[in-house]
This record gives sequence, structure tokens and C-alpha cells, in this order.
Amino acid sequence: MVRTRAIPLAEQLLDTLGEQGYRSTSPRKAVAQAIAGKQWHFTAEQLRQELPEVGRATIYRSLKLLVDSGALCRVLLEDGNLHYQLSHQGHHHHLLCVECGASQDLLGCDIEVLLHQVSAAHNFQLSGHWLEVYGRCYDCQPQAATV
Amino acid sequence: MVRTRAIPLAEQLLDTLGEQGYRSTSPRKAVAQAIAGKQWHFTAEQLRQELPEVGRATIYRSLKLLVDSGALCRVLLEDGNLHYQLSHQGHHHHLLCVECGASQDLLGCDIEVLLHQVSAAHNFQLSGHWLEVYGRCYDCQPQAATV
DNA sequence: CCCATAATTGATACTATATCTCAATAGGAT
DNA sequence: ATCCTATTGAGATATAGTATCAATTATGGG
Repeated sequence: MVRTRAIPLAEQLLDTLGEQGYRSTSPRKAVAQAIAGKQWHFTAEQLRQELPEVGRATIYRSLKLLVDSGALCRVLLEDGNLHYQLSHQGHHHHLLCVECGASQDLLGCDIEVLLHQVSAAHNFQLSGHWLEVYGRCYDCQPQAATV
Repeated sequence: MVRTRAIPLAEQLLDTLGEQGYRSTSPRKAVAQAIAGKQWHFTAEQLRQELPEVGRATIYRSLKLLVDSGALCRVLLEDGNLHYQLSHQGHHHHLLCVECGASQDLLGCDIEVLLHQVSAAHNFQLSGHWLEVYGRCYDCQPQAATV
């Protein structure tokens, strides 16, 4: 067998659920495997096509659990569609490539500080924010041809 | 007649469409009136209930036109729902009150500069972003009772 | 090891949001 | 007043997600 140990991430996802008292079932394993293989953001329906043996409701339920546990996050595409994406712990933002869909996590930027200042100036008591950044990843940038 | 001149904003909305070559029809007038009366963000279905005489598709089509023309924008609520909201020209963000739903526009904050710096540091060619800020507006903040 | 039981599943119905189709209608230029 | 095209509305379809509930399964106790 070629790829038995290929996706330890899938086990991590199941462990995350296990820590919260959720059982390790075969549908959840299938979902975890599928998600672990995703490079970038995806939709529930994409998963469904990959996992025809898993019920629709179960897929949505699993996604919800993973989102709630923080292992997965939702990303807002520029067109307003919400997709799912593996989350690497804690609050962060995404640099979303509008060409290829790649996503880089953006950690520890100074936006929180800035938002606090701005909020205070508006008599607004900040409690959270949602930021998505769109553009082109390095691989998708038209390289400036040296004429 | 009491409120004939009550909503000049509605005319502005129609004018915006007119400038782009769209006709001034009575369904569009009704939609513009309804939107002009909205303090905060709303859903297409809310409009539909207020305007049972206007067809579903027409409401969605009108909203789309207004969003495309910049008169209306879409706001992302903290739970992931997208609503519509009057837009006051140009790129801006919202301070969304999680209590009452009020929304203050946030203009001219320095986020663009910051994002450019961060993007550059990740070899990312910035083209746009989407930011929503959640919290409590002044009226909804628990006032610190002076003991 | 087996059983009890509570969690989980999946089929299906339902809700919400939005788009598509197409024949009928209406704006507005002439 | 007429004509032409944009627009409309009814209804079908699409997409994203939740609710219901009987059948199934994971897992801890004996």
C-alpha cells in the first residue's frame, strides 16, 4: 500500500473531535481524510462529491463540529461565497489568491491594534472582526519581463 | 399628502441606475423607496415581505444592480450571513453592532497601508480586501454604573 | 467478550438565498 | 400612437444548510 501514512493530519482532526467527547466514526474518518487532502478552500458540496458514501447531513454536521472546534475555518471569497478551509490554530486571516485559490495564513499582523484605535474614536466597543485579503500569490503574478 | 418629499434618497438610487442606462420602472421605484427607508442592513427576503407586489426575481435583480453600481453594499454578519446595506460611496468598512444591528461606516482608516506592507512581506500582490468589524455601538454599551 | 445505551447516521423534508427561463408587459425614443 | 427592447413575474432550478426521526453503531460497564 502506497499511501497509508500519507495523512497524519486526518488523525489530528479526529483527535480534536475526540478531545471534545465526539466519537470516532467511519463517516467522520472519511471526512477528515478528505479535508486533510485539501490544499485550499473548498465547499461542502465538493466534499459530498468526493464522499458519496457519506450522507449529506453528516458532512455538514462534521464541518460544523470542525469549525466550532477551530480546526476548520470559513473563508469569504471576493464574490461573497463562503468556503471552508483548514485552520492553523487561533485567530488569523487569509491572503487568498484570486487566480489559483491558494491561501496563505496571515498571523500576528497589527490590525487588532489599529482597529482598537479606530473603534475607540467612534465610541465603538470592539469585540471581533472578519478580514479577508485578496490578490495574487507569488506563483500567479505576471512576472515583469525584463524588456 | 404627507410624505411626498420624504425620501430623496430613493430618487438618488434611481438616478444612479438611470446614469447607467437602466429604465425607471415602478418595481424599481418601489425597491428604491423601501431601501431608502432602511436604517441598517437588511435581507432580500425582508424587502420581499414589504413589497409583495414586486416579483422575487425583480427584487434580487434590483439589488444586484444597486450593488454593482456601488449604491448598495453587502455586509457579512458575524454568523456568516450576508445582508445588504446602503453604501455611502466608495470603499469603506462597517462597525456592526452585534446588539441592535446598527452600522457605522468606517472611512479613511489606515488598513490599506498596513495590508500593503504585510502583503509585500508575503510576496503577495494585493488587489482587494473585505473587512467587517463587530462590537457594540455606543447606545448598546453597558454604561459603567458609577457605584 | 457482550451488552446496553446514548451518540451518530442517513433519508428525506424543509428553509433560505439566489439565479434562470420565457412569455407577457411596459418605457421611452421617434 | 407606435415600435422595439428592456423589464417583469411566475415558476422552475440551484446552492447551502438545518430539522426530524427511525435505524445503526461506538464504546464503557459488567
